[in-house]
Amino acid sequence: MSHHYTRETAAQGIENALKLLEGRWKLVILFHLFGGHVLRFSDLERAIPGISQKMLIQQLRQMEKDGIVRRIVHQQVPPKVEYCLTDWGQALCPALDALLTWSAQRESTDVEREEATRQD
Amino acid sequence: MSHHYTRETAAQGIENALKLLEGRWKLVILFHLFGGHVLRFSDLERAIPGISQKMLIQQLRQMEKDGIVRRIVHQQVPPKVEYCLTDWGQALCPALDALLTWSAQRESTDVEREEATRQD
DNA sequence: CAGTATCCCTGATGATACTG
DNA sequence: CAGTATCATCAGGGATACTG
Repeated sequence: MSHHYTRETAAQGIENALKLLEGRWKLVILFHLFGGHVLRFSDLERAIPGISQKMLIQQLRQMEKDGIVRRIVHQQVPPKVEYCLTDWGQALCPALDALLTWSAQRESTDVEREEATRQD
Repeated sequence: MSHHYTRETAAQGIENALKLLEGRWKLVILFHLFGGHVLRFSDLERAIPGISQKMLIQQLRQMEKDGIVRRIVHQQVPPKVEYCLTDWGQALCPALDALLTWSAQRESTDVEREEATRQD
């Protein structure tokens, strides 16, 4: 990329990106949809213990509005609505992976000598 | 290391990582410290318009506790305290870059077209 | 200079009940 | 089945004043 970010715009760009992921349940939902899964509202409800219908629909709607999740309404009775990721939503994988990698690096740096003594 | 993450542990791992970055001012502070910069409390205060002393110290302390920021106290009067990133804090760069890249990809995917065609 | 100490307020979340 | 509608709670953050 030929983009050049100043300190300010980079910080803002990432803030905006993070804002899309903030929310008590978004990541959990995301991980249930990764890999091309198409799930009904009730599937997600059952798959995510502790979530309320209000929060489930709220987080889904936000991510839909943000272009991360796609909502598919089947015109029938009783209602059938499915959710899956957009291409862009699916494209989150590398970024989340980088975060996980960073998280895992904690052990190999000298940040925390006293805690988390794991096996080699 | 041969990590294999289940859907649940991966979601949780990333949630934990994100939690370390959440906070109204953390990213801004981070970006002022990236590149090995060592800044005094008052430097940061001046560099970040709109931040209060309370929030500045709060966010710094949290990141220090989390092993992202290092606090260096010089024993002298008047006080002199400097802040910089730990190695692990500096290692955030690739992850944040990945997020920025994802953010920029929004245009090249067909998210916008999908937004237009919400109904079935 | 580098912080503490208070008070206040809003937005995100949770609990619960209702509906086309 | 797939949502709405209300009400209650609580932590994050802002404003302001004080201090070793």
